[in-house]
Formats: sequence, structure tokens, C-alpha cells
Amino acid sequence: MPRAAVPAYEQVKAFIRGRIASGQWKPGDPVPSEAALMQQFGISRMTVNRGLRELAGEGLVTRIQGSGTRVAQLHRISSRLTIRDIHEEVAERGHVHSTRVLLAAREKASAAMAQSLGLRTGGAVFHSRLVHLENGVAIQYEDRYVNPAAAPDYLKTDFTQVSPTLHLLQHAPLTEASYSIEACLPTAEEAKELGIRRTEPCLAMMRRTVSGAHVASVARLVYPGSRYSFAGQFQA
Amino acid sequence: MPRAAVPAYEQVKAFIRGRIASGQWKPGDPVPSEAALMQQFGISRMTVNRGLRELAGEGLVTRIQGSGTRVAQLHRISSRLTIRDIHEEVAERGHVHSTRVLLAAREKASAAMAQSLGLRTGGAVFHSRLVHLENGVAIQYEDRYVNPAAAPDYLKTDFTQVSPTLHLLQHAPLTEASYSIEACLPTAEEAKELGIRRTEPCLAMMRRTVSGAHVASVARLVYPGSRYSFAGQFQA
DNA sequence: GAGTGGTCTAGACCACAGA
DNA sequence: CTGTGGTCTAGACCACTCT
Repeated sequence: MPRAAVPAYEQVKAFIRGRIASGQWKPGDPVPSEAALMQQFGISRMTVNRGLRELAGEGLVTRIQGSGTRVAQLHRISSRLTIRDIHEEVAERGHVHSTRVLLAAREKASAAMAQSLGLRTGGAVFHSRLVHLENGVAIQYEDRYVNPAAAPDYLKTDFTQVSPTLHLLQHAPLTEASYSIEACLPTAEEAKELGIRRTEPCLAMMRRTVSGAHVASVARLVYPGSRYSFAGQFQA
Repeated sequence: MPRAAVPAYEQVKAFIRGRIASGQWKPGDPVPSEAALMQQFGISRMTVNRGLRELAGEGLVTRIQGSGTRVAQLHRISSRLTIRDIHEEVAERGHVHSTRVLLAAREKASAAMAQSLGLRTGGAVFHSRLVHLENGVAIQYEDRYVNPAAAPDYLKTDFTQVSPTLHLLQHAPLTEASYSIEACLPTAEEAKELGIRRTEPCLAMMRRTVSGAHVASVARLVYPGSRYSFAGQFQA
């Protein structure tokens, strides 16, 4: 028997997705059991199981052991938000990325910063400030503090060649991160470096990354509202 | 042989995750082959395969047929961004959600709106405008256009009881969506209804949802920058 | 050709839910 | 108790990569 071009478990997924998308199966409705789908498709249970398990992972169906599989209540469509290197992001748009380095220094940690990074107050901390440009236009002001324990060579990096994010991704494998995005007005310094008025609203992303046992970095990324937006797509 | 409390494929995943997190295996390094892991753990290939496949899905490793499995180059940590009902979101914080309805009407679609929703110009379109409050404080101004074909009963809904998002999630199962988030200043109307100054920066989310064959809805959600931020967590 | 991952099977035992 | 999903095995054939 020749293998189909599209795997059997994908066929099962497509079948169920279709019923849900077309509205034939509504939230809360039962999905055929693994045994039923085995018969219907003439395939083994492991294969059916894989299809259903993946649909559950995508949030399209809910499975309860002993009870059965049902169409998920709210079709929570979700997209993946990813920490990316801005250089890569700009390059993907076919544009030229460049960097203006404002500061790259070793400093003594303030109490607040020490707390954030899990250091002792007054301990050494790396501090960088730079502006990212896309085709020569400033799109991001990056103010970052780095834990020397997580990335000891941070300051040796030429940030015009390797962005701080990339250096950190390569030297301090991410294990955890948190972020928040808010709207704010730029500080005088930020406005000056970004070349915008102080009244222009900006997106600010606060990001804290953890690598293994260390908090690796705390950053504030400021984007002019008129030049940048976060966009994404959801797919069921 | 009694089943272990933690499944074998999870043990494989934990083993590999550990090596990566601890830095013993760096980006680009080869991960042991399925055959090697079978031997090491004394389990069957399908089980090893599931562990590795899930790690690949999480972006922690890259698998190439014929070549092997390697630690992924950039540990792209990503989190799921989900379309949620604001009522649910506020309730989850233990706060009280309420709604002020400003408008709920059938209108004729402008050319631009008809284009967005996939209608003919001048066709009927549902239009709602409302303010969402958390503990009595305005946190979101919602301006939404809905395709009558996707949710014919939209205007019959009491939006103080069932939010537009919830109604749509329930009656027009999401199949696709796109969004963008930007910083902006509120319009005069928005500032008035949100009770903020016109100079206060806001987050604006534009969202377009598709349900089956129809574009279901186009919405603009405006959040005062001082009262709201999008936040999230990434986990490897 | 040897080694890799992608898929699949036909069984199996188990934990759990619901009647 | 029956039916469900969760996990696992010991094989198998295939497509692919690399040497």
C-alpha cells in the first residue's frame, strides 16, 4: 500500500477542523471517539490519537480521559509571540538595519536594578543604550541592563554587528521571559535620539529574560508609534 | 512493570531540556539520535519520537529527516497570545466588569468598510461602540463593525450582559484573525468617553476576525496607556 | 550504503468517567 | 461495568542526507 501524500493523522485533523469551521460541530459537541475514527479512516489508534492530541494542543478540542473529546468551548485562536532579533526582523522586510551605540559600560547596580537582576546592590552590571534604524530611520530605542554572570562577554560585542538580543540569545540560552507592552510618551533623551517630538506617543516594551539560574537581562524598548506596530496572525 | 508517575516521553524531554538549559548542549549541537535515546532510556522508538517531536514543536530543537536533531539556533521562546473576552479577563483579576453602550445600530457600509468585511458598498453592516470599565474605571473603548452574514443576531444582544467578543466567539467560530497593536493619541470622542486627556498616549489594537467563509468583524480597541498594558510570559 | 527522522500498525495495560 | 483517552511496545516501510 503506497503512503498517501498527506499523512493519515493530518487527514483526521483536516476532517475535524472542517466540521468545526463549517459550523456542523459546535462548541461543546462531542467529537467521534478514537475507536470510531479508527474505523472510519481504517487506520490504527496511535495515528488517530496523534491527530486528536495535536488538535487538543492547538486548543481546538478538549479531551478528558474517561469522558471523551469535545469541540472546545471558545475557539481561542492564538498566535505565537516570539522574541526576535530586530536585525533579523528588519532584514526579513528586505530593509537595511543599522545601529547607533550611545552607551556600553559597566556600572554599579542601583538597588532597584540589583533586585530585578538578582544581584547585590552595588554589584557590577552591564548597561547598554542604542538606537536601531531601519533604512536610516530610527525605530527603536533600546535601554538594556545585563547580568554579567549570564553573559560575561557582553561588553566585548560590537553592537553595530551583533545586536544585544542576538548576543544574548547565543550566549545565554533563554529559558523564561516576561514582557509587557504599554503606551507612553518618550523621555527627552528618547525623543531626541529617535528624532520625534516629546508629544508623540510610543510603544514601550519591558522585557525581562531568564537564562538557567540567572536573570539575564532587563530591557526597555521604545518604538515611535508612528513608525512601528506589533502585528500578528492567528490561525486555527 | 508499573508505569512511572511521569511519562517516559516527558523524561526524554526533561533530559534534553536540562542539557540545553544548563549550557552543556549549545545551539547547533547534535542531540542524540532516536536510536541512541531508545537504548539510553530503554524505551521504544515511538516514545522517543514523541518527546523529540514535541520539543521540535516548542522550537527547542530542529529536526531534519536524514540529517538528525540539533539544538535550535536561536532559542526562540514564544508565548501564546490569545483573543479573549474582556469580561473574562477582568473577572479573572477578581474585578468587576461593566459596560457602557454608546451605539448599536445597523448602518450602510462605507466603501472602505465594505472592502474590509467583504461586502458590497452600501450593504448593511452592524456597528457598535462601547466602553468597558474595570471596577468603574474605563479601560477600553471598543468600536466594532460586524458582518451580518456571520452574526445575524448581533444587534439583539444586550451588550451589558454579553460582550461583543463573547457573542462573536459563540456564534461565529473563529477560524482566522489578524491584529496589530500601535500607540496613538485618542480621538476627541475616545478621550471623552475614556475620561482621559487628549494628550494621553493610548494603545490601539486593530483586529480583524474571519469565521469560515466570512470576515466576521473588524474592531478598533483603544486602551488608555496609563491604565492598561499587554503582558505575557514565555516558558521554554 | 549507513544512518537519520516521518509515519504507521496491531496489539497492550492503565486511569478515569459515567451509567 | 463499559467506554473513553493516556501511554507504550516492537516491529515495519519509507524518504531523506551524507559520505
